[in-house]
Amino acid sequence: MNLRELSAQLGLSQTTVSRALNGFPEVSEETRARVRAAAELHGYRPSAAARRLATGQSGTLGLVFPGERNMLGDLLFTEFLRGCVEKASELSYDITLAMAHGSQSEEAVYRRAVRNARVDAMILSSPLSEDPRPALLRQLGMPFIVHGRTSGVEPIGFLDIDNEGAFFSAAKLMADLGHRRVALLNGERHLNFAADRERGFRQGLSSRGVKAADDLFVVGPMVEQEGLRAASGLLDLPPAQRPTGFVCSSIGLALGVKRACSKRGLVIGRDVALIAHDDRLHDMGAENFDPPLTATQSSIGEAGRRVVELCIGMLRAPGDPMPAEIWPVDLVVRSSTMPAL
Amino acid sequence: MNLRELSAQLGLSQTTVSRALNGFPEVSEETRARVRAAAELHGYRPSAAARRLATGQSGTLGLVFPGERNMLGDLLFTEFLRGCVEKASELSYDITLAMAHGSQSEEAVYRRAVRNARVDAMILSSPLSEDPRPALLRQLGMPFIVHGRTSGVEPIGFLDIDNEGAFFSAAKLMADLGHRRVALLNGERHLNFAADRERGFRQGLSSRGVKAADDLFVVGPMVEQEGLRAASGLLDLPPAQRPTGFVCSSIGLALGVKRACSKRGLVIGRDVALIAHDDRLHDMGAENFDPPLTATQSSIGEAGRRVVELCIGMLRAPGDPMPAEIWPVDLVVRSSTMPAL
DNA sequence: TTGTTTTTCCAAAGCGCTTTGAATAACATT
DNA sequence: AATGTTATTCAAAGCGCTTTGGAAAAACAA
Repeated sequence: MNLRELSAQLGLSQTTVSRALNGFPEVSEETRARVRAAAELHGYRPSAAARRLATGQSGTLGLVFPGERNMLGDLLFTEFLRGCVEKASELSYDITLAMAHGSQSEEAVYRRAVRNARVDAMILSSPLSEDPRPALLRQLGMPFIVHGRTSGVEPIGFLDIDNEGAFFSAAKLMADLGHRRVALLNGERHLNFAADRERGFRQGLSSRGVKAADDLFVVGPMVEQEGLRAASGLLDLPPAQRPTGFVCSSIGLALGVKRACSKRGLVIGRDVALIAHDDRLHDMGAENFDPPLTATQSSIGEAGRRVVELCIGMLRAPGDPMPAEIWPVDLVVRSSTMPAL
Repeated sequence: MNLRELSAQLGLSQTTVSRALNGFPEVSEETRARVRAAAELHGYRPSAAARRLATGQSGTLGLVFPGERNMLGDLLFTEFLRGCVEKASELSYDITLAMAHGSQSEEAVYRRAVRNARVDAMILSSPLSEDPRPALLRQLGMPFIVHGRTSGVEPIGFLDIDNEGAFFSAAKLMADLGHRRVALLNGERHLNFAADRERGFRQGLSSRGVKAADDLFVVGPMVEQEGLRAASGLLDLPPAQRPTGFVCSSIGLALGVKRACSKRGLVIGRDVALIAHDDRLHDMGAENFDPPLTATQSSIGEAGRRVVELCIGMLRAPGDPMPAEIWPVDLVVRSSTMPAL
């Protein structure tokens, strides 16, 4: 059943039926009700393709698969994606995925997506500190929202968590508990969030007069394996240089730290203090850690949901200033932290 | 630049230009070349929306987020999805995702996708043994391909790996090596692949005259945690009942088994034999295990790529019989298996 | 030369919706 | 009664592509 048939059934014009269904004001409530009932009765659904053609809007948001593949990255992306899809579905939008393949550069992927006009806007995830994509999309005239932040002169719509503030708090807590040698296990520095976290961490320590030792900063893949490796190295330092506290950029890293401690007969929350950032991944919650983990936490799935809202909001009100949301991050104190000594 | 403008430029009709670009035979190679050059020059890209409306095809494949969320499931899904997106992109198709949300049942999701005619076909992943979705999609007239198998009377297009054969081989190898008590750590039985694997495993043992002991079958989430738990229980059995070999449905489970062994001073490949199924997830390869793991292996990403091919093939040749592919699974022997005693 | 087939191209009719510009009906104001 | 307002409804023009049914031109055969 299409619009023409439905209007014929009702003895109304397509215009009126279309307007009735789309909530325009210039149609009487009586006819609107009649139209709605008939549409419901006949199971009428407007054709997405026709609407697209008529409006120029596709009702679709695009997302690009991150180039680097690793376990944590995939997990984070999936959770973020899940949030996006969930919210998009609520708002009757579709999410389509793209990815660079073979010889095709990532740039080509964006170009293709834009040219074919298959999406109304794009969502950029896990941006680098110096990310070329925003400039490219801007130039191509494709609206977008960034999840995370990146350096760019122009106003860019984004949603990010307060990574700097979170790690400031974590470092400060460590310092307040008397820890003087605190290690930071973090992601690679070219990832913008990792840089933010390091900055916050350093400031958190120095705000309490503790100075950060360069050998206590380790960057790498944010997985258990790496946490184990890094922590093992640090715990084998001579006592005077050995850290008494660890701050980790992921629960995975924290797991590694715990194993390194276990091997040496050290107990988290008694001999070693531990704080990790918790992205609220399913079945990797800080509260299920043993012992329950003091953590900075922020749901990446929730962020996905919100990014979609921002994206659609931007499309509906093109004139509005770009959204720029920075979510505060809770520091939840559990049993993995204790005073030094 | 749209078709009308382009044809005007060329002094040709829209018909001819359209046909030239889409490779129809009734246009001379000379004009075709001329048209192609002009299209290239002006950066002409046909509007996806218009084509959709005209052809009734959306150039889009749908995929539904699995309902259950767990780490391994997400990892597998992501890798599968990556394969799908990659191949779809090569073939100029889009992948859009849907998911059940809030009060909306999964059924409603499919109904919505179908009614809105936003996708040409759907891909079903991780089917249950008794899965209602194929019947639903069939009834709604939506073409689909299943990744995995499910019981259904009608012919259903699917791609699956030979789970039964793989675990048959694994069990047989164990038996041939002299193991008489071999445990199977598997996924929940309502998952079709888990049932297939159990069947193959049992037959593999009995083909060598070894009879399976019920207490050596453990089902649950296929993650490290669970592997550790299950293996710990089994290794603490009295010597006569204790398994000397383990077959695991995932590398994650194998990791857990290894940790359970380590705690008891047992060494994989010396005291305990271990075989696992390897889905070729990025950075979870059996060859990187310590020790390198004897494994049945099959790339789930590759399966994603192939499923998309099958799907599109089905759309292009609607009359053809449904594809039904079962991939053989390699059993690669490495150092985690040794003769019993 | 004429008839027939093949090749090459085109005009026009959709696909199903939104939206513009007007027409009509109903009501209120002088 | 004439005029202005407001509330409803409609006819028709796209949106940019594919595809049908010819027609013109070219190639071939009789």
